[in-house]
Amino acid sequence: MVDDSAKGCILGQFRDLSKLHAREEALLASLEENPQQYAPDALLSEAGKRSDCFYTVISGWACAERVLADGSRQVLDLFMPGQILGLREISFHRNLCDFRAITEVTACPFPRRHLTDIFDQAPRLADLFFLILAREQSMLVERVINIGRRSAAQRLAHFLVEIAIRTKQTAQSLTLPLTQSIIGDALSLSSVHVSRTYQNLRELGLIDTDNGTVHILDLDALIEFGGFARAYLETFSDWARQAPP
Amino acid sequence: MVDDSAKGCILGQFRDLSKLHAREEALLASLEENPQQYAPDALLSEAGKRSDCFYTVISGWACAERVLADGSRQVLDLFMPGQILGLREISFHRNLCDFRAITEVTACPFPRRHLTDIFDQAPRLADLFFLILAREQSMLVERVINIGRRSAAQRLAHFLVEIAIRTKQTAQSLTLPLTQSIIGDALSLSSVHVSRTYQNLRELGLIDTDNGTVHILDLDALIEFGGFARAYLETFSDWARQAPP
DNA sequence: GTGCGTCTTTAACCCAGGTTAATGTGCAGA
DNA sequence: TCTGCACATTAACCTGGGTTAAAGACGCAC
Repeated sequence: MVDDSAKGCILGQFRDLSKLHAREEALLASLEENPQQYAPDALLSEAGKRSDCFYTVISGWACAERVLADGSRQVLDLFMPGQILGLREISFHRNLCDFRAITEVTACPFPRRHLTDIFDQAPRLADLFFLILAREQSMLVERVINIGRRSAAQRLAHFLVEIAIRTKQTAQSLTLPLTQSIIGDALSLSSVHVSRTYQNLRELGLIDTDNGTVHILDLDALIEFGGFARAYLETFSDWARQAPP
Repeated sequence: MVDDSAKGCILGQFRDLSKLHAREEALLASLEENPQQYAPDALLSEAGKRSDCFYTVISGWACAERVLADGSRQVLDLFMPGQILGLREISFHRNLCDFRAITEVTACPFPRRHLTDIFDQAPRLADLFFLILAREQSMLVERVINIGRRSAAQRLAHFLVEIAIRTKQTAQSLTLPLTQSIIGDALSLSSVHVSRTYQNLRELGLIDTDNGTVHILDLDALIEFGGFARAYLETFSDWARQAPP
């Protein structure tokens, strides 16, 4: 399904935020020294467990999820290569949700303490971690709005736009290694209704699908239809302290 | 409605996280030098506006909200005295949502740059800001789950527990300055259905209401019923660097 | 007091999306 | 090639919560 050659390291997103010193780059690279393999569906870390690690995703897709008492599941985030997984859990001793591999995943666990060291040795990276956490929070806000206020068709449209942008596959064809059941759990829809809704978007001429690949026929129309906040795309902050020359 | 004498400064939540030096306390206090008054319903800051400020809430309640193209509204967060409002917007040039006073509010705007100064002068406070942002993110996660996966009655129960805990009114009676319409916008329910749902919780013997005050008859049952994550209450992290002696 | 505006409650009706179940489709393994 | 399994699609039926509207209830201003 997904292009398994798609790999990433976290340097990418940090470089997007600010120019980095060699020393800063080395510190970040040190977070990715311990790659582990996870099979599809395997848990990286479990709700309730005393977890002391973050993970950087090298390849494959993972998600954060919560399974409720009645067995229903909410997918909370998707993680793709180059992202850091589990940052928000830092404010608790125990994990509040599961982290699960969706595809075959390579990820590097690193202990929380390691982050403290980085804050110590490169205070400017603390700014960038802060920005990353803030941006994740904004993504969650969009998710609340999507689930809370939009119709199934709008939700799916919004979701596809988000994925397209995050994977930078802004071209027409989107390869996503997600079953309709996972998409449903992410959008708070039943998998049956995801299928109906795909049908719906096809009829509207917004997308076309063939077997795991979604062709976005008109990105602008999809953005418009899904109510995707364009501001979200345009305006990243330059708040962090600048690197001294 | 709400006890107007309820005031707070942000020191409280920082002290909960870690012991502070006098110097650190002074830095934090410097964020609250410029109190402003906002009438109920007034905007502190508007979506799309180029905003360069955070706010600390001294008294009254405020919220973050997003109004969609069709006029529907999603309330994203509630802010109470002692909280910092607008932190997550730091990763964007422009605000992605409105910040609005619910009651009469006193709040202190301070410029983003001021936060950089603090990170510079007291790196350990950066840890604490990071923890606060992470905890806010966890609150949003609970919100996604609440809206996405729970029935109206469970949502309202969960909401009431959250408010009770956040305002530390864990005693039976909860005074909340929120109309059912605001509660509806926060829980993605219509105001009519909030009314029906209150009725429902009353019939279940979980709460009683009189005119703006909610009496929690059985907090444990309400926690259970609403699926409130107890882990959320119990386990705050000690991740931040410790103050040197 | 009276009148008015805002909030809440109740009732009647409706529909988006859930549920269940049957059918199709495609791929992996023998 | 055939078989089994996981996923997607389609259809029939049901329900939780939305919508609209009318009727209380409670201030507050005069």
